[in-house]
Amino acid sequence: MNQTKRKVKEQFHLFLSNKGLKGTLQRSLILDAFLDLDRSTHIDELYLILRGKHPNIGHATVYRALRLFASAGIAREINLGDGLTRYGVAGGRRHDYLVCNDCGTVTEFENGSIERYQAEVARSMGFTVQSLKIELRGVCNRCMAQAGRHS
Amino acid sequence: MNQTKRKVKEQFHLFLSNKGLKGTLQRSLILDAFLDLDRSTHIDELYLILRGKHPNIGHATVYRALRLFASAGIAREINLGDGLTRYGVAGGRRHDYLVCNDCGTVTEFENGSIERYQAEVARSMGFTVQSLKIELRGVCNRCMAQAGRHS
DNA sequence: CATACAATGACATTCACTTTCAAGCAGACA
DNA sequence: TGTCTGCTTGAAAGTGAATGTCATTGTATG
Repeated sequence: MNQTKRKVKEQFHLFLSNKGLKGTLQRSLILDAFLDLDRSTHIDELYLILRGKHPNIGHATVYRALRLFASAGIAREINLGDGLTRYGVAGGRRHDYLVCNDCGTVTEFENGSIERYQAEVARSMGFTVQSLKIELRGVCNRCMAQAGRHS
Repeated sequence: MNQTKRKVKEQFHLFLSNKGLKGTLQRSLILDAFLDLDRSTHIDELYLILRGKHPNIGHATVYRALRLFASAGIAREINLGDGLTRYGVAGGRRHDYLVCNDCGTVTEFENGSIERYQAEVARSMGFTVQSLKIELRGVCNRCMAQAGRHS
């Protein structure tokens, strides 16, 4: 277990005791799987990974755990409008997404200058900005390379 | 019936005959309601308006019609990740949204310079951009004014 | 320990949306 | 105009993601 992971787990335990909630085997397993994956994912992916090792883990528990991680500031909800709620590890405040239309991978990045400019445009329309999301869809370099190989 | 509306309806009839599809009373009613509304909306809003005049119109028919309008290039799907699919009239290629967290209104605008810059950033990450969506959430000036009045 | 009460998991439910299917209707062609 | 093909419709049933229910289990704390 690396340093970052240990720190996150500490943070989570602190959150639990502050709220009078309890640490359980399931939550620990789900948090491990989530952190080990180290990329944004949707719940069924985690669920399948976990079922491989622990067949008795429940669907609803994974949903509940991820929502809990989000409210603890460990995970960030990502909603790309495809009907699935994804979660990413909440380091920093990235809200710019590159979504590959081929493989579905979601890459996150942050670009402060665009956001500042965009927010200013909104203000000029009399709009008070609270949050911002930029979503770029296309083809990632990996899929592009594969497509090249086929032709 | 104004000029723009007539033009859109012509475009739709052309689309239908090209595809071997049929013009029906329902499709005409739904298209009228959609164009008359003149702002992005979700299906239930249209459905309720239509039910007022024509009680026999079906839920599924409205869904089907809007999908049809989208594939005819008349409507544009807007997916803001709140679980509702909205539709806007497809004039131009706007894909920047101001969503009011208070009243839920969706205002669309376009900002070419941001998009060009953003696409360039993506390319530098080896990503080929196909489409772009910018979503700003906050409070619109109307709601802001009302909030001011209360305090 | 013992006890209170949070958490779990199987199941049912919700919510937006889609599909099914029998009946109806549009449009082409004679 | 009549007929006939097959697209459309509407009610109801079905999907699929996510959440609620509830009896049972497990955990932290006294």
